Amino acid sequence: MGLGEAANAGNTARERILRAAANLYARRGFRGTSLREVAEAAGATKPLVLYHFESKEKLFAVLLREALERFRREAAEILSRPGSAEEQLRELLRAHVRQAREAPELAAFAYDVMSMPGLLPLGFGYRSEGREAFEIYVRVIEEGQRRGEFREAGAVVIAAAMFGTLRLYTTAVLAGDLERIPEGLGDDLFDLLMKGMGARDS
Amino acid sequence: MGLGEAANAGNTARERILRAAANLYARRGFRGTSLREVAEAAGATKPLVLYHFESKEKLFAVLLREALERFRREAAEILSRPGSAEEQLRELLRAHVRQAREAPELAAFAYDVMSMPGLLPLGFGYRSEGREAFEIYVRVIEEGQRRGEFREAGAVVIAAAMFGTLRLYTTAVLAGDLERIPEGLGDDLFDLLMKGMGARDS
DNA sequence: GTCTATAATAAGATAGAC
DNA sequence: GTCTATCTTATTATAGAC
Repeated sequence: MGLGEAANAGNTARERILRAAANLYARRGFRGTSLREVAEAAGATKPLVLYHFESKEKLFAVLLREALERFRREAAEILSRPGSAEEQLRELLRAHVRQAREAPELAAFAYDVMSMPGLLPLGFGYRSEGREAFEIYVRVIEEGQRRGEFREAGAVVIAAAMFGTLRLYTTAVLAGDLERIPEGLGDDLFDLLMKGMGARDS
Repeated sequence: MGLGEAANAGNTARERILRAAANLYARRGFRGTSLREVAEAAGATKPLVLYHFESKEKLFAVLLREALERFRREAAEILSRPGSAEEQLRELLRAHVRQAREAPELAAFAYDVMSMPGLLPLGFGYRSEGREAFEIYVRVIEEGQRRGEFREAGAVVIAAAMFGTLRLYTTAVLAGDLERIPEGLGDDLFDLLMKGMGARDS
């Protein structure tokens, strides 16, 4: 199950459907995407989509699980390595920016789940999962403050700035709006939030 | 036309429909909201909705115009007053945080238009309008840098952090997730971005 | 302005042949 | 696994009475 079979991924109908669905769900939302559109984009038929995934919601659930796990696996890996909170936070931003660039559909998925549950089908447990993902950032920041690496500013506001910027970035990638966004967004954002935009000290 | 009749607003069927539609569109997206849902939420019937607004898209367009104008009018008013870029930027954030708190449906609307056009109906000119709204922030920042009030950091990244945080905030307000978000988000965010989160100077 | 009734189309999903 | 044909329900929208 899932997207992660790696071997012979990409040419089976099941894989084509998953990729097409991720693209459409990320761009137009779950409610805004029909099975017909998914099937057409995948070069398949509606009944074939339903044969592989049973229902529109279950297809969504498979993608949702994959997207959230991608986000969290990357975070868990970084946080498992020893290092300062500053290093970890910088790596988190780098990694999530890279994910947004490499697989914008899945990244957009994850951010939507975390912040716009109303756009998604009801009846999952994703609401709390989304919050957990946000809390990853909050916790690293709070840990850094405890260690004295960061000054005492609202950790939730800092996390929101990072998270919100990442989310905005995924939508920009999906929309093709990349001209003005710098390559090293992760580092730039981190440096901005560390040093501030103020001239010298006002 | 529009939402802004002020006098006797709020009790006519037209007003009830507009308010119900803004709420639903903001929460579930344009594609994810049916006319039946709008009618029910407004205590009206489908044909009555269509009598007042001709089509689902035109109802959306009325709300869209109102939401974007709210955002821009507030910005234009602040930018018309003389003052440092620092003061103006702080006021912009304050004002848009207040809008998000007072009328989250319309604020969410505006941010969605600016950043997630794929969720909305095709065939408007809103794409460029959304970018213009984002550019308001970019320009104030660049002006501040020219004046030496801000140091030379990527203005787009700074604007994205502000904009992304505001957007995240509107979704939090809509979702009822307000416990952890500080009252003075605008000021907190501005101070964070001015001074940075770093301890002293690392 | 507001309703009931209804049309035309598209949705998610199933049956059953191959 | 994949298809055609079909069912049920929901969608946007219109006609016409009041």
